[in-house]
Amino acid sequence: MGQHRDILVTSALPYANAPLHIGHIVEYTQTDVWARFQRMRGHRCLYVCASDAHGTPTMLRAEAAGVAPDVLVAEIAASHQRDFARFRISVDNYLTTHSAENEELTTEIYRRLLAAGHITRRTIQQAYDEQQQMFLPDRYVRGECPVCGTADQYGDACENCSATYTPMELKNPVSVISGTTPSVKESEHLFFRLGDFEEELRSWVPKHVDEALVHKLDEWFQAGLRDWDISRDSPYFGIEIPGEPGKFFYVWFDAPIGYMASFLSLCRRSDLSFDEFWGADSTTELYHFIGKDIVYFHTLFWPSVLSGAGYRKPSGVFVHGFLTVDGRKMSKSRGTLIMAATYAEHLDPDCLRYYFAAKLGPTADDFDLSMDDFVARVNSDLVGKLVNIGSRCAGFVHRLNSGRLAEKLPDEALFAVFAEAGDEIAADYEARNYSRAIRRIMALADKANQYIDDEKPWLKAKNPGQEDAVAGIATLGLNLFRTLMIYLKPVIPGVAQRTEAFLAVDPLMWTDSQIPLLGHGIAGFETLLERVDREEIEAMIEESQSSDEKPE
RNA sequence: UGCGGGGUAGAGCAGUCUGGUAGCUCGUCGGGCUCAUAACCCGGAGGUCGUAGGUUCGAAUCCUACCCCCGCUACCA
Repeated sequence: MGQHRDILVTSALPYANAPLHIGHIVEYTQTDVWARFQRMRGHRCLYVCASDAHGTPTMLRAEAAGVAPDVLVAEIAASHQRDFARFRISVDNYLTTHSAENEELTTEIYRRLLAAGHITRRTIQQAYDEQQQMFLPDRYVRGECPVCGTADQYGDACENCSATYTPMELKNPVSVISGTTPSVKESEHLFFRLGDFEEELRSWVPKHVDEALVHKLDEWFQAGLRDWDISRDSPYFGIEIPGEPGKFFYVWFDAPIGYMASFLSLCRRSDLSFDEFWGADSTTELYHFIGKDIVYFHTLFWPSVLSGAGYRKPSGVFVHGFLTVDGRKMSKSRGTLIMAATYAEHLDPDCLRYYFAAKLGPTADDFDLSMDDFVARVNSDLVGKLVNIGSRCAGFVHRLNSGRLAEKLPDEALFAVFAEAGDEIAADYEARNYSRAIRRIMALADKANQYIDDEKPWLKAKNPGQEDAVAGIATLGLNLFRTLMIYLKPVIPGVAQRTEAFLAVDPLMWTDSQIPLLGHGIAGFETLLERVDREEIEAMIEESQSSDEKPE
């Protein structure tokens, strides 16, 4: 199984202006499966996350709601945490970027970058809303495309002709906030000199990012790495820049530092060492799970900031694709924008975890949640095949062997086939090829059901004197079931936990798959997982359509 | 516009790197079983592998062109 590893993983920080939807759950499932797998293998795998608090959107949303931004953030972060718990996302710590730890680290990192000469300043022109007395981010200015004339386009790019430009170039520009025509105002901004790290990045990227994305990042290298604007003018909800009154760090500067901050907060209430994981010479592993929309931040800016400030760089950045629902982008009007909490009220989170895992591969491909497929897949695989093995064997053990597993397996070779599959399945999990792992596991589940069918214990049970044979068959069946559950435990921890109670065993670890459970008393079989009810899906979709929650 | 990903039975997918007349699950049709949450087992039907060319004894797999879908493009987090 290899030597002991110390690993820290993160999921991208959900933005604190809205509750989580099931698209978020894709990423947390991917991260959590991997983290749980590593722990089952005996490694130390810590998992931290946080809510991303800062920026113009939260500021404006709080204003609209008539509350202070930090109050809004605290509320939404609490809802994020509830959803994490519901979906059994096993984070070791959950923070927000509006925290003392994050301010401390962000400030420290800035100071180090400044001292090392990686910060420069320059005056830029920016759209300004006179009525609101604030500078406007590109996305808060709309107008006609200067190239093709399409109306109502964002200030940075045209959806129609894909031209890119600045908000000042738009024809008839309007501030989204006040509806007035913005003026142009100058302001001095601070920039992070990304170009200082070009050489370092060129060698780091190919070794730490999926191959398909390396091509993508090549574009940026070829275009030349530009300085990155990391400051914003007041009013801005964020961390004030030391020595720069009225200026705040751009949200994307302090957001990834939230990973470190969350870990720091964990260190402060445990005996973990911050430097062991983040020091420049750290030998631990650090992986970020992210969506493909934020690749640049995590593969160019973030490693550069870490390096420039004297910290270690990530061991890997794992990128996943986006979720569509019934073949379409998630959208509120179609009822395909399903909030995590809404799902959890109607259906078992393990079912969605299983479905996502069954479709997740190591690449950043998009994938679809088809409701019909979801029902068929979960009911067939999990209930019809997997749980059924336990269900159909348990009775024999209780009726014919007083609830005790036999002392010996009637077919050790079959158990060995299941045990030996563990290495391949582990390799699949390690490589984040969950869909392949699950294909292998389900093929084994079919084999287990075939075995029971071939042996026909229900017929043998009718013949006096065959009690031991029947108990042996059921014992093997239950051991195969147990092995499968070990392999699936990272994906469906809730079902696994109920299985542990049924088998009356300690929490299952990966190596348990190699040794059969014999001569052991088990508990009565109780339903481990309910079938997915179509009516619940309908109810969930209906509720999603009438929900007031907005995704952005 | 550029870049990336995808187009394989009714549905969801694997196979493409390392060419050898197509595979898994669901659904469907027929049979079996009754231990099991209408679960399970056996068998059948169903595909010109996006289109058109090319290389090859042979292509889903390699090459070229094209069509369609999705995503990203630095201030939407």
